Amino acid sequence: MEKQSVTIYTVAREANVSMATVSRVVNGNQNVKPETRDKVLAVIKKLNYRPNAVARGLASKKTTTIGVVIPDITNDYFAELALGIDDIATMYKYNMILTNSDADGSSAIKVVQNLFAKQVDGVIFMGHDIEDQLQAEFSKATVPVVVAGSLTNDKNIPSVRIDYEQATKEAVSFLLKHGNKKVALLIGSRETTINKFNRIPGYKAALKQAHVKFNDSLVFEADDSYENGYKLAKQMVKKGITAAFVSDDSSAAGLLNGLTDSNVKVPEDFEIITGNDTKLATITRPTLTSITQPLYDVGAVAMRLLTKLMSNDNDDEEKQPVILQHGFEERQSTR
Amino acid sequence: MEKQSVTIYTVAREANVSMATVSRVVNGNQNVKPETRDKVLAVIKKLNYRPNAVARGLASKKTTTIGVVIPDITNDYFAELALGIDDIATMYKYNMILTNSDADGSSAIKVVQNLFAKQVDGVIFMGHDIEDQLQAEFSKATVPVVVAGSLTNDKNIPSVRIDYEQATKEAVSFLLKHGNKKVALLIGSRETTINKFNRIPGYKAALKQAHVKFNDSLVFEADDSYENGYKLAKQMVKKGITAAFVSDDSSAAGLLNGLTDSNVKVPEDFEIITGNDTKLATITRPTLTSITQPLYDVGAVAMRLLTKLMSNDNDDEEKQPVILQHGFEERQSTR
DNA sequence: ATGAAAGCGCTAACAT
DNA sequence: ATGTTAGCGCTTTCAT
Repeated sequence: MEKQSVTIYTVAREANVSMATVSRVVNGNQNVKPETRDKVLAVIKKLNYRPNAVARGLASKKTTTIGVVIPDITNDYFAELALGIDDIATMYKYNMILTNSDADGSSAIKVVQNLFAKQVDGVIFMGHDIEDQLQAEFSKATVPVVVAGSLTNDKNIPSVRIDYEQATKEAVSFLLKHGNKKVALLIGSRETTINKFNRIPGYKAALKQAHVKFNDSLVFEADDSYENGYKLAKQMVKKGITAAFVSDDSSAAGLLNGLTDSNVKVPEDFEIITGNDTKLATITRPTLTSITQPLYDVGAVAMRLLTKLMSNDNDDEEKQPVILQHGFEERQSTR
Repeated sequence: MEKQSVTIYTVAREANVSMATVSRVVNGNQNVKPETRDKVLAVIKKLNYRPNAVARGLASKKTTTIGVVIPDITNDYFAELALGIDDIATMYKYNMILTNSDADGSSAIKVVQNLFAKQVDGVIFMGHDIEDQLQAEFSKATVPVVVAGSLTNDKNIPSVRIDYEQATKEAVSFLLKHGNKKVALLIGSRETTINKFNRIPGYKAALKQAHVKFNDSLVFEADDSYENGYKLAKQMVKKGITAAFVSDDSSAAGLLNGLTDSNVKVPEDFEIITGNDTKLATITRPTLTSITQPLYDVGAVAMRLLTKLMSNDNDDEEKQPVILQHGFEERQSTR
């Protein structure tokens, strides 16, 4: 019950100084005589005093806590971004409140509002589905928000990511050059910004360059998951498709295994390129040819950007999207 | 700068009531005349008032935030536990501060102390390496701590898990029955409670039952990771080992691929059983025979237990470990 | 270099 | 049913 009974006041009395001095010592303020500092430090140690971060947050209006929204913590793509975020956050002494936006009955908006209510100093949002209402919430937020590993069409919401359009184009062009006539595109919802304005245009650009007509039925929408990829294998084969660019690695792994289990040989009869380059891409057999991207860095850079925004308050320069370089690695799922 | 300028006081004034009444409305206290409630609610909506959780936390000494320690967010085992934790936490209106204990320079103890400083209402600890000093920290904590997916040898620290000793024994016995003379055990550090007091004894029990002499050089220690498993493949083959029980799925997947890449056929020439039954076990080819366990439930039950402990204060009944049922699923990595 | 005192925004007795 | 008031534990002017 007597949670945290030793307060700054206890220390002050015990050390014969005012709370202000104790506060200064705790916060590393230089205006304290060395002897006083040592005396206070000794008492702090003796009493095992630990500052109450909640009280500190209320008084200073800074919680040294950020909010991180993640659609699915068990998806390697987001987990690897989160690792980068957390490492840098730790480095800057921030904690992160992590919330699954896919969780039971909690819309992303509620989740974000709750984060703001907890007075987080900033938010990193992961996920592709950023509806207008959510963007509005971000815009009127009093703390900075950074989107990691995706993007919105609101120019005022900074993001850290790769060039998804160009990456998609490269992958699809590669598949086309191998003589595949029917190249599928497997993505999440077509209505998300990343798919509507980046991946689908990239896909179309590749087709155009190869003088292949766009066929809408070759675009597959499915939530990112192994199971969904697996299920689509038969459908694709039935349609005469011989290659696919899959944005999510779990889906790509599912597709691969679905094909293999249907006795379709990869890469001989079907080529796959995946988009995220998580560990999964090298665990499957055959391994997955992939667009490569520095996932950890995307998270880490997003967090770095957030720290800047949290201190600068209003530097519009910082709102530019940060585009990291992507690459391409041929593995066993392409010829 | 004017972060959260509308406070409970603003609402009170605007609605011509006292802050206490507003507080009652916000907290769903029944002692408010319906008309008053409506009036206040209207003002809240109009002003878009959102209670400041930090102030609330300071005044009430409850933050509705729990701390969750995870060794590696990109390891499916922990990620799936975390998913269960988060779902139940959300259900009970708790947020979770997630901290990677493997992160740069942050020992588990510091991480936990920081969590307490943030006044979390409880902690769920994941990870196998729980040294004495950390256990001491848990014991003197003023808020409850639950270990999920592992255990300590301190009877006063509740845990939610499966019977690792029995599970290991079953797996190893299975391998022995298939005529394997040299069965390896691949685990993390032998000094962790889970390995020292559960898995190794389970391994030994199986050997004893089959009248096979324990050979210490068949026990391999390596941090859970795909790479470590992969590297060990050659060593194991060189030693004439023909089967292994691997506690972690990433390591098992690595071992499997390492063997395959060395032209050792699984399961014909080498059998593998893995211990965690994450999604990885069905993604590899061949798929991995596995001890099955309800990972999501382990997390979910741990969180449920924590909520009980957080409200009951001191019910010693609740400190009993919760042992969930495990199973065994034969897949393609055993004959 | 140090202290006094006023909050931060809320909850929780205690009155009425 | 509603209001008054005293904190919660700290930071931060403002004095000295």
